Amino acid sequence: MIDQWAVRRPDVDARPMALFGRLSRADTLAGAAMAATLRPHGLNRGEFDVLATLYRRGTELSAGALASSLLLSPAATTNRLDRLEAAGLLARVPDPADGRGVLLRLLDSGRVLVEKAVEDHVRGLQALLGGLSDDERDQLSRLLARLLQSMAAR
Amino acid sequence: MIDQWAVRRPDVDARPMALFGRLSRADTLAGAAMAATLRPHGLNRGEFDVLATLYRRGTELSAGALASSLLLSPAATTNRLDRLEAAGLLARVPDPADGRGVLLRLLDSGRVLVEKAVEDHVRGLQALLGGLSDDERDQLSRLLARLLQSMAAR
DNA sequence: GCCCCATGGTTCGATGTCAAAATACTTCGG
DNA sequence: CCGAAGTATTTTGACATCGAACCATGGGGC
Repeated sequence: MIDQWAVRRPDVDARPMALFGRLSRADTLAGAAMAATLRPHGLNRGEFDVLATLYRRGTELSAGALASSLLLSPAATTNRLDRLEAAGLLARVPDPADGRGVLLRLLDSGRVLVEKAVEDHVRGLQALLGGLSDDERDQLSRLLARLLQSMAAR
Repeated sequence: MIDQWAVRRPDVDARPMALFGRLSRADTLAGAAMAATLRPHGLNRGEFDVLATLYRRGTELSAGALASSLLLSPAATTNRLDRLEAAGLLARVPDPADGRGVLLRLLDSGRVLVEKAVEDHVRGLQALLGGLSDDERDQLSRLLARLLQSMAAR
C-alpha cells in the first residue's frame, strides 16, 4: 500500500495513512471479535462498555459522565441506557443533588451478567494478542497512550 | 482504569482491556479528526477510502475486491458506490470478463478531488502524530502490523 | 427575589452500517 | 448442452449512531 502511493504520488508521505489505516483495521477486527464473544451474553460491545464502566467504578455515575467517558453523544447514551434499563440490567435514579441529572445504578442482574461476560471478554482479547510477546503488548499499549496524548493536545 | 479493575476484580487481568480500549479511543478520535478534514471536500471517511483505494491502485477494481479490501459488507459497499456514482466521481462499468461483476473506474472529477483531499488528509494525520518522534511512529506502526497479524491468525 | 443563560437529558430526523433475502450470471458435472 | 451449485452484486429491513432542536432545572448578576 505504501508502495502504491510511492508509485502514484512520490511527493506524498503515505506512512501516516498506513499507520492510521492499521489502527482502523485493528479496531474493526477486534470489534468484530468482541461482538462475537459478547453475543452469547446478549450484549453488544457498546452495552458491555456501559455495564463494565459502571461495574469497575463501583459507584453510581451520571449519564453525562458516562457519555464523555465513552466518547459517546448524549443521544446515543440515552439509547443505550434505554435498552439496558428495559433489559432490567440497570436503573436510572434521580440525582438527589441535581433535579436535572440522572444517576445510573447497576442492578444485581447487570452485575451478575458483567461478571460472567468479562471473563469471556478478557479471554477473547488475550487470544487476539496471542502472537505478541508481553514486551510487545506493553510497548503497543504505551505507544497508543502516547498517541492519544498527542491527539488530545490537538 | 486498570487500577479500578485491580480493586474490584484483582483476579482479572485488565491490561488487554486497556490496550483495546486505547485502540478504540484512538480510532474514534482519529476518525473524528479525519471527518473534520474531509468535510470541506464533501467527503466522509468511507467515501475517501474508496476513492483513495482506487486512486492509489491506478487500476479498475471489482466491487467485491473493494469490499474485502475495506473490510466492508457488500451492502455497505453498494451504498457507498451509489453515493460516489451519483456525485459523478466514479463509474460502474460492466466487467467484460464476468457478466455478474462490476468494475469501478475513478472518473477525472474523482481523481482531481482525491488529489486535493489527500494532501489535507495527510497533513491532518501528521498533526495528530505531532507528539510522537519518528522512532515512536515507526514502532507503533510496526506493532499494529504485528497485532493485525496476530488477530488474522485467529 | 427574578430574569437570563448555562447545563443535563431526551426526542427527532437523517445517515451509514449490517445480516439476510433476492437477483443475475457463471461454472461444472453428467 | 442442461441443470444444479456457486459467486457477484443489489435490495430490504432493522439498528446504532449523530447533530440539532427541545424541555426542564440550576446558578448567578442585577
